Amino acid sequence: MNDSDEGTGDAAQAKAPSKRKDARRNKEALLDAAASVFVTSGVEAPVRDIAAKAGVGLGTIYRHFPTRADLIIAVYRHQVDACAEAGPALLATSATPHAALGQWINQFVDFLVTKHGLAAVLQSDNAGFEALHAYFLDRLVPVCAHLLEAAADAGEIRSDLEAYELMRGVGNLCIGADSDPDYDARRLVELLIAGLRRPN
Amino acid sequence: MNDSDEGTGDAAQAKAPSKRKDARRNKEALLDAAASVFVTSGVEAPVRDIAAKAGVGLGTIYRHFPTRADLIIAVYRHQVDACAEAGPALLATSATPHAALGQWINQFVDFLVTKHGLAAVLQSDNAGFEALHAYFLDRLVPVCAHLLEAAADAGEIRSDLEAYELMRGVGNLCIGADSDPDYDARRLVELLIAGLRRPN
DNA sequence: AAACGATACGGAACGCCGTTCCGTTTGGCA
DNA sequence: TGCCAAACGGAACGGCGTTCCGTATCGTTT
Repeated sequence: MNDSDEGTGDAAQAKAPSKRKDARRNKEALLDAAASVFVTSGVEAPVRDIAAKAGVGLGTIYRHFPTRADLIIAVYRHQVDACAEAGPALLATSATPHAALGQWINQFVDFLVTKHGLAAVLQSDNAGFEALHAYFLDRLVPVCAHLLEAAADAGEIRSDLEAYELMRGVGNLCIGADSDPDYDARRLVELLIAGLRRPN
Repeated sequence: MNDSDEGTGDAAQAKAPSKRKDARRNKEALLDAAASVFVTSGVEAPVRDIAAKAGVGLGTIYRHFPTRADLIIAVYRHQVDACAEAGPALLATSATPHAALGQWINQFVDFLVTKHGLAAVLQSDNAGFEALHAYFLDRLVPVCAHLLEAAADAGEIRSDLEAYELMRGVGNLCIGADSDPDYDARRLVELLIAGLRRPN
């Protein structure tokens, strides 16, 4: 899981690993530093903090990750991919498609809620985060659509909601769930999923 | 509805209207300018834009509205108050408490969704917006609690959700609803309210 | 081993933003 | 009319993201 796994060629087309050792080392250091800073200061921590923690200049950070979103994507790519891959698996092992959907959404919520400020940045319309938004959507919306369709086919839920809207809604509900002990995003998401049930 | 109605003494304690004509005029101009800029550029428009539109210096804007949140509150106070007052009225005229709750929430969502960026700023944990958050909560949570309780007493909904959480959830769902034609916050909020129904 | 280009580095500098501060102006009253 | 509290405007500050470019380093080639 090291090497920031360049070369899957899946979402952002793979760049060949740099020829130079220092470049590779710095990229690693930046990923580690970013992950650590994101945990303590949140995803919106100043770029300078990350550069400092990595022992690297500002130019370096921008050369490796042209936009802040690229850095965030790189840090969380594995977890997003894992979440995407969990979808079909859950469908296979759960009692009903609706149950699978619920568990999958729960997993996603757990992920978002534990990443300080990620949900907020994900929906932020500040220019520069479209790439982040797009990456999450590209990976997760198809999975969600699949689960949704399965549940709809089974007659468990209404079929008039797009996967995109559901994902956005869930993401929105997770905003601020950290940093406010009185707000339980999980419960609200459960309510939302419950509201999806076909009014038998 | 002019004069920024200072003196209700309700939420932010009333300051006596300034003795000086220019001060009153500038405050008016700022409120008008802010309202207009908020419509075109959103609630996060640069302070300088508002000052310029009002034909006023930066110092002036900060003297009248010590924090950005104060300005936003002043601009939207009437509408928030109107929303708060609509709660009991709806309860009196609706068929059931749950219907009243639904209509009231709809009204709130309509308000939020039509104010470019308001929902986002409302949940933003950037220091300086707590006052805004607090104002909305102070005015609306009690109303929401009242409606919720009525519906719970009537046995229409589960009773294990705090009004605060519901308001936050609804506010969150409204984030980004402007600026994305593929995301319909209203529908998701309806789903949420539907999920509230007692699983008869 | 030495020299050389490509590659990457670091951080000063720029522009934008919110906010503060203070010298200047003005309104209202004596 | 003269005075001064009140209010004004905008320069200045600090923090941020991002760009730019002179400098240092790596890996190769001779």
